[in-house]
Amino acid sequence: MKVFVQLYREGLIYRGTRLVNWCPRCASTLADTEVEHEEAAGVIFQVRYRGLDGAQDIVVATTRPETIFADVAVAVHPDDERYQKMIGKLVERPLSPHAIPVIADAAVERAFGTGALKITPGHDQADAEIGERHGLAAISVIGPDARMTDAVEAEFVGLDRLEARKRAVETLRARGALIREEAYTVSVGTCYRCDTVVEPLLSLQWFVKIKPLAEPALEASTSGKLRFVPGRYKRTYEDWLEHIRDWCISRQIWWGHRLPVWYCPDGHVTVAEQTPTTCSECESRELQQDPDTLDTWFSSGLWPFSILGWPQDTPELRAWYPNQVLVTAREIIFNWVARMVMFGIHFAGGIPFSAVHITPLILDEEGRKMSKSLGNSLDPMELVRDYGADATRFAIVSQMHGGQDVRFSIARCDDARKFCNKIWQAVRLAIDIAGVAHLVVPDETSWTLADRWIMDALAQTAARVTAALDAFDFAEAAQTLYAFLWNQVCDVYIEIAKDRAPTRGAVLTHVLATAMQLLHPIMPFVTDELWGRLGREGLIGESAWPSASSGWLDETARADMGRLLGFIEAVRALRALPSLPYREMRDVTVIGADSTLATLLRSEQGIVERLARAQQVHMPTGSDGRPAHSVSRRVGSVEVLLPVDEPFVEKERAALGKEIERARTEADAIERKLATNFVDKAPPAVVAKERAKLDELRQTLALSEQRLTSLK
RNA sequence: GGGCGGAUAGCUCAGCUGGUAGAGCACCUCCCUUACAAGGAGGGGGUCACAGGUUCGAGCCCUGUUCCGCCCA
Repeated sequence: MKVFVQLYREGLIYRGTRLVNWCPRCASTLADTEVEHEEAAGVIFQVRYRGLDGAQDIVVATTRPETIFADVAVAVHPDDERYQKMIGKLVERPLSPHAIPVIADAAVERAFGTGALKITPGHDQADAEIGERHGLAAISVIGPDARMTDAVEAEFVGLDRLEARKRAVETLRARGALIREEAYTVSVGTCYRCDTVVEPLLSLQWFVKIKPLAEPALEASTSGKLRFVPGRYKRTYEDWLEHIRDWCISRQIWWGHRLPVWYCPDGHVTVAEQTPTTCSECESRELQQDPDTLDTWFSSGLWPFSILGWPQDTPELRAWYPNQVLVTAREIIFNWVARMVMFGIHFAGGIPFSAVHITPLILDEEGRKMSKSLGNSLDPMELVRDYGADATRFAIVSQMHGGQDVRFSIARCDDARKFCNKIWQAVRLAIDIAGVAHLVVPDETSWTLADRWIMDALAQTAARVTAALDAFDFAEAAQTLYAFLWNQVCDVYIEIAKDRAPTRGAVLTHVLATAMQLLHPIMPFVTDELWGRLGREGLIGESAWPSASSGWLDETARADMGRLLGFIEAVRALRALPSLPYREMRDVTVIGADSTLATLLRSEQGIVERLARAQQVHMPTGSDGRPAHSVSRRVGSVEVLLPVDEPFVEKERAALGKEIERARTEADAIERKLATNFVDKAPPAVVAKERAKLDELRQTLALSEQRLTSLK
């Protein structure tokens, strides 16, 4: 009420007769944003308007012949050669016959229909604008009930608009004015509430003079004070504010705030916060309040500060206004976001938030928008029942990349549920390994390579997840955590930690507890439960966000562990050839190991045994140490061999042949490339890289070929 | 009609300022291994919608075309 009164006193709210969107069923006005446009099959009619005083006839195209009664002119494009001579002449309106002028206006689309447009300011927004430019009066022939008023020929009075259209066509045909009719797809505006076709109606309503409010709201965005995520919505917002029209705020519906406006019998207007007893102009005591209510978006626009106690200067208002991020849907940018910004600047002294995050749409499995009419909406409660709230959240969040729409998938919910189980089991084992809960990470000096490696990975993960969340890339955050927990913590570190070395329990619980903190925004429930089970006090949501401290970054550990894992992968692949059972330990041979790898393989024997299932690693110095029958794999310049029974050597030959072929194709491609002017034009670093690649390929080829012949 | 987004493995999607394509699921082979078979190991699979252009080099940049979707009039 205070806002209404203030805006009225500032001259930003006024009452006027304008063309508004009218829903005949609701018997109420609608804001431009409340009208939904849809395509519908219609007919376009070509109608002849007879020339008067010797002027030519003119043919116009229209989809709404029942509005011909309200035509006040025919408009053509000023540069249209076909109609040059007609401009300024008079033609006869074929229904409720009357002389109307032919005018020239640049808004007329020359290529549309016949290039001549009938101007009906009383029933069409675009026409109203043209009419205003030419000083033409508006005539209204369709009433609030969507029936023809008595301003038309007698036989039409009282007819419904659709009935009137049929009769108008018949009449035009009888009068020889109907030239042609053809099928046409029309765009009709419908009421967002009841789907009734909206009728533009001339009526006396209350409006907000929007320009003075829109300009600062526009500036907030162009200056960068208000940021949109994804950034493309910045233009959507700005375009709308640039072309905004005055906002009709009175509604003829019974719910909502009534306008704080009273009228006296003489028609004077009193606007006041408190119910007045006398007219502000004539002191009359016979006041009647305006029966209309305010558009709900009017109050919604006040939400960011009205909920904090505004207009009082409350502690809440000081603490929480302005806020940081508004999360909302894209179709609400105009209805709500823009209005919150406008009112925020005008009344609360600044923009209500600095970033607007536009959420993606959740589409159904076929990629269709969920809608009531299609009946393809999902019931979140059902999903939560079947998969759990955390899994449902994770399934959706892990697809939220850069504001791209998300296609919902049951399969993903299932995966997410498995992920929940995975971390649950991991924590179970961690507690078992740790024995009693360890809250403190042990002294770094006692850490083994594996400990340093997982702490390094944790530090990297924390940094990546934090950065992803800051950038609103929720899928990146989710997938980073998924990969870290599954591939690094579970597949590698936990396997190693089964050795129950002294540091393991504390390191593992710390790693998991920190991962739970990082995961908490996406999966609030499991993480909180596991946080407690890991011996952490209080609510996880109240714990401090893990700082992406680089203190635990350890590039040496990363590199060393990387080499070990490369070796392990090679051994596992070799074991897969003869399908060795997991249990069975084997000896392997490594040829060409540099001192770093050699040292690692010796010092980290536990890891090698556990993950590669390799008991002994032979590292012969000469080439004599090759086992007779074996399969091999190359990791960089290192060759890993596993002795096998004769039959598997055949598989090895096939694999080698394939590898040689692949290496040859690639080497050839690089050679061809190096023969072109690539070497002159490309940056030297890129050329050097290609040369190095070629060298390595040649080396591989030589060794592989040598090996293949040795197997024959 | 205007604006915007999308088209990459069987499916759902990543791919930063150009340097020969990745993940999850699905699929194939093997493994009951004392956290988890809701699991583990290994593997196959792509003319990056189409047509031009720029460039030594294009999934990425430019132009056009086709299809799908959203917003606005």
